[in-house]
Amino acid sequence: MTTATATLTVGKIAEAVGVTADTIRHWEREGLFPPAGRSAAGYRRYGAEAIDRARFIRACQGAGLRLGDIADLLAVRDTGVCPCEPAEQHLERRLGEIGAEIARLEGLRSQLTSMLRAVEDGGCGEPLPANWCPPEQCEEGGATR
Amino acid sequence: MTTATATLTVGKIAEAVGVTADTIRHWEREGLFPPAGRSAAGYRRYGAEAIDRARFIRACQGAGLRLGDIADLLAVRDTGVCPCEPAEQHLERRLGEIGAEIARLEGLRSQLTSMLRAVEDGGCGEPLPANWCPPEQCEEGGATR
DNA sequence: GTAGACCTTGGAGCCGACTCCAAGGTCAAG
DNA sequence: CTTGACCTTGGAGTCGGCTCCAAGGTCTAC
Repeated sequence: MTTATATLTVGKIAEAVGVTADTIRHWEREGLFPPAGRSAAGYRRYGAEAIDRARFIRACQGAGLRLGDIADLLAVRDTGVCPCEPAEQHLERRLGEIGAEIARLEGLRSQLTSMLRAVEDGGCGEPLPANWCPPEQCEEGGATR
Repeated sequence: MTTATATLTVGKIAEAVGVTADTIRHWEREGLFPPAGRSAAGYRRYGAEAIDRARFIRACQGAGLRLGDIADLLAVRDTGVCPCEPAEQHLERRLGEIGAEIARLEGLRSQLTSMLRAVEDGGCGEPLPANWCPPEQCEEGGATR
């Protein structure tokens, strides 16, 4: 049952979820896929459940989780239990990170916006905190544009 | 004039702007600092203008510019001209990138928020697009928590 | 004169998630 | 039987900005 129809190659799995075969092998190296069964010639062989697994990984990535986080979830999932609870924690952490990053970027954006306005209006007197211009030249003139 | 009082070591420059000496050397390798003058013993020697330069770099970094961008601006600045105009372009590009990133993160955030709500409310039926749960187990039960 | 803080170099390592490579083996279609 | 698409491996490269290392030389304060 478990080793039923293992007929798919890496390439097929990869194609099914829209990544490259290299990526699947990378996931295997990183522990997101258990070592695959092999054909007589040494080819990796997968059953259809591997596609589910790969899709799960993609879905988690879409949610902004890192491979390490996803490996955690897969470890739980592999016990046959829903990984809701650890997932919840990862998602909450991610939400926090995302919020912080958005705040940082918004601060940066408003700073850049005002710098740009200053440059457009008046030339190079103010824009960057200090030393926008070379020490000698900038005092005297003003706008270069 | 140009080679006037070159008495500062890397460490002093670094300290003055709050980075490590390694960082200053890194900037030199990357072309943000011209090859420094050397003492008899081979130590890098800088004049006070190097502190302005390092501050300029830090200010640009604070604005979210990459070292490569900053090198562009410094090249202009080194001709004795204010780098306002290229800076304007870099800042505009950065603003665009930042806007796009904020939009992306906000989309992700709302997605995660609704996923989290779903997990908290109902268990693991819906949250991730597919395959949240292992194929066999999840159909039957419902919430793990 | 000696301890300890500084300086020098080239090169490797770090984070993350791939991506690409060469050199070879395998497989299916015609 | 040949062509061409696939597969195998380990290892290196990518991006950005450091950061750390060892093994040595130098400078400064006591």
